[in-house]
Amino acid sequence: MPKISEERLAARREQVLQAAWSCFARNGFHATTMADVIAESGMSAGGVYRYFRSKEEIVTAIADRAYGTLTTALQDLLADPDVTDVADVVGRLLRTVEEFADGESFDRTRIVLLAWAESLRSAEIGAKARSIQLALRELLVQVVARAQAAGQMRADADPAAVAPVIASVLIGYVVQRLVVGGMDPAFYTAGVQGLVGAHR
Amino acid sequence: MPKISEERLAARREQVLQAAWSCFARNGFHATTMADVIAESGMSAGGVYRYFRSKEEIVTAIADRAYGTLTTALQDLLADPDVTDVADVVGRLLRTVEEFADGESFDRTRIVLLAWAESLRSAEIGAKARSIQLALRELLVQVVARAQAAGQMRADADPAAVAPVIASVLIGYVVQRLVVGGMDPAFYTAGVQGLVGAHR
Amino acid sequence: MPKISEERLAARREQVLQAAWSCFARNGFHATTMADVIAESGMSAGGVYRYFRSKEEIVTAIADRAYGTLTTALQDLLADPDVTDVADVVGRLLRTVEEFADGESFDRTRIVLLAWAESLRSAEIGAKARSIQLALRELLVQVVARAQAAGQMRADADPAAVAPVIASVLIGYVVQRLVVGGMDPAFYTAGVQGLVGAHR
Amino acid sequence: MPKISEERLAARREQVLQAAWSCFARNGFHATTMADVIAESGMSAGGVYRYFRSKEEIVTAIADRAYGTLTTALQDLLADPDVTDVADVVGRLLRTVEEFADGESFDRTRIVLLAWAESLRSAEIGAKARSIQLALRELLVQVVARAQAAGQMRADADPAAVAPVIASVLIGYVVQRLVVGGMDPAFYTAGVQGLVGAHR
DNA sequence: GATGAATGAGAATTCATTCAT
DNA sequence: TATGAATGAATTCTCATTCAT
Repeated sequence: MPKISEERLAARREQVLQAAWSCFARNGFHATTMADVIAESGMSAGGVYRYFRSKEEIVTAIADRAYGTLTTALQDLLADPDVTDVADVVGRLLRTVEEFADGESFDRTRIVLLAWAESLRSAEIGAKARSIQLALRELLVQVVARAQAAGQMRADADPAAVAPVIASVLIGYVVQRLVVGGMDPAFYTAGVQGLVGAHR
Repeated sequence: MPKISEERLAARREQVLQAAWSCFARNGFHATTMADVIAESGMSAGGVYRYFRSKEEIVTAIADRAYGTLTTALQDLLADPDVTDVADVVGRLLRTVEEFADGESFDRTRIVLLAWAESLRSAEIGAKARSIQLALRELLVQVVARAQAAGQMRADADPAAVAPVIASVLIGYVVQRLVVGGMDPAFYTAGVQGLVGAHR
Repeated sequence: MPKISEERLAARREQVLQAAWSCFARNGFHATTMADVIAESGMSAGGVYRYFRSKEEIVTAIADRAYGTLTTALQDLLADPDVTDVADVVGRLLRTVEEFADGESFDRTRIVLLAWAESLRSAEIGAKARSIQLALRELLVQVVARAQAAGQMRADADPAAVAPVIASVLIGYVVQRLVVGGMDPAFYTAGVQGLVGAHR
Repeated sequence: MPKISEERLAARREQVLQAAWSCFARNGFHATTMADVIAESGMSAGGVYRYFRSKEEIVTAIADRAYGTLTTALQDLLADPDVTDVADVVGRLLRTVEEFADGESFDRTRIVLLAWAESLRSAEIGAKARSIQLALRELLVQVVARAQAAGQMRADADPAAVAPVIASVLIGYVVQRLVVGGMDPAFYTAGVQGLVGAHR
């Protein structure tokens, strides 16, 4: 019985989160009302509140998930030890971002940007965002080290300094993609290639 | 008499915007109530609404200003024709960002991140954000061309492709600065230097 | 279950309308605040707004009802084919008006006058008022035709022209009753009799 | 100096009333704001409040004027001792009403209807409306008596009973004209003729 | 006398959350 | 457990009126 209950719990939470995810991507966290989420979820108000204590909790869960899903995808990618070229890494990361954006009927990267902004207000969301970013940096440090080992990047560069810059290349892509629009992964990757240059 | 009136108008609008700016940086656009702005401004409700038609108008004005102030600073910097080294350019831009963040009692870059998120909801804010970003890209295209002319960057790189990447280096710095914290401009600049590498 | 829900809906709307009806009769549409209606209804603000989208919707519903109730009563009366004497018709109509005025704790004819005035501002209320008046005229045309057939009215009179005049006799009664006061249906009917005169 | 001051006073009051009159005819008493009246008058807020203590006072003055102007016109008409035919009287009265409606850029009869509705709320407006109506009745009593003397109306009719009915014929015309529209004075007068019948 | 900026109580409406059924 | 009607504090905005200049 506790097992079934637990599955049920997870399924119901999922149902709410799917609805919230979709609403938030459309209207942002604040312009989305609980009534929107409730209607989209197909559940009752009481039902939703059985699984989440408050709207804040849902927002936090969604923000977590947004970071989490993207980060997991990036981690899978970066875990491949053959990846040594920085521009190639960025190119692959961007494709992952694009898949992430197109994977649902709504653009999930919108949630990521909303969550960054929400970090400024919510300590909990901020903490999560911070730890995810730090984990991403860790991975990028390894990529840089590998690139250096493969002779594709200056040996005198500090991987710990380079990693946040590569993170920025990704973050900036997400922001410009949403704010400016018209970002082409291949063209952007070419820009990265051009900037990074051929070492030696 | 129209002169006085115009000055008064500007002064009052400024009074409201200062208050709003401060409230928004603290709590974000949505968690800030008009009552907060009114109290902070030292004016009455009616007074505030004499100078701004709605909260939305205040939000838009603040977002404009956030973009505008930062962009003006960046433009001044990039207008210097002696600047040819990309890492140097980024270093200078970061210092400008830091000054921008410290220039008031609150961190103005917070408003920039809020405004990016708000772009997803407000067509007006989105349009402004877009045009500012495009203007920034234009300037960076020129910087890249200059760097190429000075032999400091690969001649075969397309400046139009490189510019958004450099923009990302800035955007990502702002985001990581706010979300992760602990960003050191010098260390970050070193990372840029390491990534860009020595051409040839 | 839909049955209960529908009844509940109707009952709640009724509760709000009763309250509004009473407030409006006392203070008019504009001087009545939603807080007044809410307090009178015994419901909460949110409750009232669950059943009516806006104050305007309540005003419109009340205006409709005012017209509707009176018109239904008049139609019932005029549907009696034995009625052929015009003064008699007017006398009966006035008694209906008086009953309508006394049927509740407040005078429902006040709402009718308010609604006429409101017709000048609200297209929706105006349309309803117009259609009700036209329906009343239709009925009066038939009454006039019957009176002519019974030889109690000049055969050369155009019923379509006479009907609005009879409508005026009613409308004017309502207005004078509210504005001047002291209207006695029997005395007024005698006046109608005197004016109409004996044909031949 | 007191004379000039007095003239100035009257002129300024007139300026405000003209503006208010026009605004009220357009939007009704309640939907018209003092800002509207102030703007339309070309005066300043302080200026308007120098000549009128409150909005209520302006509304009352306008209501008075609406009644007064129409009543004066009617009185002039009814003072003519040659007028003895009731349908003729009504026909002339309607022409006066139409002139009254067309005499300005806005329809002054709208104000009359608004004022009747307002009578329900304002004791002052109500008192004025009542006294005007009573004065009108007085005149109509005389008309009826004259008609009887001329053998054009049944001698056994009580003029005091007939007068309010004739008043209604006018009131109803005004209401139907505004609420239903499409009223033709000649056609309506024909209806009166038909109803009144040929006394012999 | 005149101005018009300022006031602030009050208006309509919303919405996260609860709880009786 | 589930429902969804009910709550009521909070929100944005208005507007008649005043008063310092």
